[in-house]
Amino acid sequence: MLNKCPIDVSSFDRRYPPAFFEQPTLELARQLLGTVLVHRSSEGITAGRIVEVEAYCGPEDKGSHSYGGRLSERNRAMFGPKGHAYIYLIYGMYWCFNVVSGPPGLPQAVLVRALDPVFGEQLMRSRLNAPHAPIHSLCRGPGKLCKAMGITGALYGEPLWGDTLFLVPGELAPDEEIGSSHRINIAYAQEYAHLPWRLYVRNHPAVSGPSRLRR
DNA sequence: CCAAAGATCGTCT
DNA sequence: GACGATCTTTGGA
Repeated sequence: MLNKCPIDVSSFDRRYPPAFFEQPTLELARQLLGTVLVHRSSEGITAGRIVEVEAYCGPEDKGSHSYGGRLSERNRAMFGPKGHAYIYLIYGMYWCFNVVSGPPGLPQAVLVRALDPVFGEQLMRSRLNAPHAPIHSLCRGPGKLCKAMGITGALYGEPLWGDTLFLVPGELAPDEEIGSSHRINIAYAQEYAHLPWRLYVRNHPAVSGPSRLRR
């Protein structure tokens, strides 16, 4: 994959500063499309370009873990500084990674749902135990991307401009269009369940979900 | 391609 | 004690 890598490893020392996260959550979600998430772990470096996200706009958002403004041990990172990692375990098995966002004092976040792998393909395959899967399937879905990237609760609350887990600036290509849909698996969120707060790169092979939700 | 079902455990009631 | 911001496997169209 090295010869197909769209960005050079030497660019991995660039990253968004804290000021980048000072924007409304839906705009931040939009801006995160095309940026590259990098994890430097003891096992090696993995990186992927963000192609699918969901905005969670608490405390009003009935789909958010911060709905109602209730602080808990799990969601406390959402109440903290923007640009840090909010990571949680879902269904007892899979970690999910979010970027903390929101106006001052409001617990909001952007869930990263899919990456286009750009570095560390073999390490991703090893972590997933998927030696022959299509490359675009390696980080397709919020749980899978965390497994492939080696992201766990050990990184809970980490700032995203450090040396371990960070974001490298990146843009969408001129021919890449943004699509939107309702968010996945939050039918319980009532009037918030249908809002178009899931954003993705249209027709990108690494985006998760059924085909009608990728066009 | 799509739908159904099972796995599995921290969190909150 | 119930339920997930999920994924894999299985089986059918």
